Amino acid sequence: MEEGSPIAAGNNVPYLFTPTLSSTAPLYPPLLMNQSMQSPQIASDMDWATILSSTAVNCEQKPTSPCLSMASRNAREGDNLDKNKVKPGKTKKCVPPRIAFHTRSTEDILDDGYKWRKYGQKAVKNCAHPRSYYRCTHHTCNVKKQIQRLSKDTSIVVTTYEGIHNHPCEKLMETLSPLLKQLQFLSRF
DNA sequence: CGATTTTGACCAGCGC
DNA sequence: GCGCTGGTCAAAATCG
Repeated sequence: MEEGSPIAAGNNVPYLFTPTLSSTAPLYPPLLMNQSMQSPQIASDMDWATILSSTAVNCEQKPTSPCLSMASRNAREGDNLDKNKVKPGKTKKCVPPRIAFHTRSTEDILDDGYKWRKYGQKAVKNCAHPRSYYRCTHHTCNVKKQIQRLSKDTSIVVTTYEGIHNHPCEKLMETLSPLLKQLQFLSRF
């Protein structure tokens, strides 16, 4: 992997830059950038729809998918396959859709409204900062994210999301529900 | 005491 | 085939 590139992001993975933020600032509004762009551009609603819909389409949860061929994954899916019985090599490597956010922040963990549980941390080659692996704590949700600081600019945190949440964001709902109630009340007049 | 984090071990993919 | 690397597991430690 090229040093300084979004972590584990494939060539077609859009990655989103956020302007300088305080440690507690949300990730929005993001700037969208891909390999074909010279500079980041503000992500429009259309961009978001495209990104999220393509993610949703490619992220269909199929327990029997080749993506989940690893023994450990089979075990997690409730499949009691013996680890030694899994035949390696023949399954095509699956690159799940990912979105990477570049955020300038002093904090590694940015509050995106969802609840995450850390399941691993790894030292990455050519990078002074380790990469942390998180999983959404919602029992039916299989979304993962990786957090790592850029080696070139340690003030930038790269957050890579894999998959899409199949449940509402708790914090977002908390914020929106009074507004929705107010709208419902006003719409009566 | 349950939830979460830490951390060493294990495994698969990839390049040589 | 072998070694390197990234991703995940799972037991132990820590936290609230």
